[in-house]
Amino acid sequence: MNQQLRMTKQRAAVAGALDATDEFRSAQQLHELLRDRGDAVGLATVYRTLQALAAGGEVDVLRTDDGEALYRRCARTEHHHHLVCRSCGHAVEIDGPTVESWAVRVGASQGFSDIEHTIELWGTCADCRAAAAHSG
Amino acid sequence: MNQQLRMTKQRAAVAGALDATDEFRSAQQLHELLRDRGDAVGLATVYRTLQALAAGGEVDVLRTDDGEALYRRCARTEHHHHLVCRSCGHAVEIDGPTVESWAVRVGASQGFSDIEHTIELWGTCADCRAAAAHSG
DNA sequence: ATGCGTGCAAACGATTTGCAGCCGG
DNA sequence: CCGGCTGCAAATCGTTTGCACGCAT
Repeated sequence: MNQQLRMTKQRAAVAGALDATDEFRSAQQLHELLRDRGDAVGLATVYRTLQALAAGGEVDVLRTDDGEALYRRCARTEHHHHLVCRSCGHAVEIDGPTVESWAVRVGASQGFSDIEHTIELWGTCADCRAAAAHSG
Repeated sequence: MNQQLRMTKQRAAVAGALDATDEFRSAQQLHELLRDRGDAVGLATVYRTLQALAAGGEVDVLRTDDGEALYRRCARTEHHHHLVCRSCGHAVEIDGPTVESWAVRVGASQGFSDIEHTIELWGTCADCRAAAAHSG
């Protein structure tokens, strides 16, 4: 009752680009990626498609420190968090049952309800660390 | 060696507005607040001041889901997180030693280094819950 | 055929920046 | 007096939206 989306080649292209990597990418990056690849898609369409996918829980979204949105197709749909490489976007899905309960507990103890949490880990992945070592 | 900031009345106004509340506020909100209060300050100056304060660790910054930056003067300078009311911005400073170590551990186990984490809890504070109950 | 989907360009909202004048030290 | 600070408006930047046309169903 929701998947009334038409399968157009641009949607397929965006989905394909997302499926092809496990790294978080911005709408603009995906747009360029598709252009370079030959599957040019309008930037607006990329945004609209990502928006739809995100709404349907098909992709995960997170914000950079400077407010840019990054998207990634995740293996699982259930609640989880990410460990993201701040230089290449490479991400690993993680979950922390301990943290989950901690969040709820802390919230309740302060009289808050409807607790939700934003938990993302940022770091430098092994590959980028190695690359940095070589160049620097 | 860093506090080379001149004490102007606009800086005092912004700092004052921040000191007056324990709620996270956007630059625009602070700007309006000051205008209404009579201490009109240019929006650009508000941004510049907040930027300076944030850089100096004087205020904490966090981003809304839609990318807007919120500022708040916190009691402590050390690393900590927040439990923020999503409707009024009221915030409580929290820390979770367990979470801290968990973050580092998870990061390391995946080969990542320089681990940093973003952890914010969102909820509805008691006051807003009561207010909502009355109106709804 | 029908209307959802697309591209393009204009519109937007948050934040930044260039510049001429102001004022704190 | 002097250089940092301010205000204003123009400029950025990421993202959204209006509109006329195209294509999937």
